[in-house]
Amino acid sequence: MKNRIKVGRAERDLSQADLAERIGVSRQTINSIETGRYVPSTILALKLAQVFEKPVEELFQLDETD
Amino acid sequence: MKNRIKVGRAERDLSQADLAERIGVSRQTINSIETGRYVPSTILALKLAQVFEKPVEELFQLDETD
DNA sequence: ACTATTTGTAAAGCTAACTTTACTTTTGGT
DNA sequence: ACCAAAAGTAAAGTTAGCTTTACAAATAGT
Repeated sequence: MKNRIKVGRAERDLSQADLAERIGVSRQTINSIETGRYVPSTILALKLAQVFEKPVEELFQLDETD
Repeated sequence: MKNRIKVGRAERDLSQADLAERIGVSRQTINSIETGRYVPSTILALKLAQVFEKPVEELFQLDETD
């Protein structure tokens, strides 16, 4: 799984902490997703898509390992 | 989280077992998602979206409890 | 009515998602 | 160089996703 959360965050000028607060998760959760330590739940993915006003498919992309 | 997997499956005339096999999960996983016992990972959501050729947002919708 | 397929569900077990706390490293501004 | 904010990371604990096995209930075809 690749993701473009860091980019989305940069576009909106949000810190990891800002974003975490907006969607109701811990900052480490955002960090861990960005750095690929784990894949979010669909609920989180949909919330991120809402914040960035982008489709989930644009934010998250499957790779060979998935 | 609401989802429209049962509908997508009906459109393509796939059994839960068929669908499960196509995306590489157990039949119970599909059943559990359909019956709302749990929410899939983003990886699974993207794969389901691929099979049904529909955006994730169309297949999965947040509700108040999320 | 009989049989086969599909669906629903449950229990036990494993792994991954997520939390909190806490510390280090990096980046940016002055 | 100094300080503050942001980002990275780690450990321990809890919960949720997913597996396998197994069985019961519902649906469909003949």
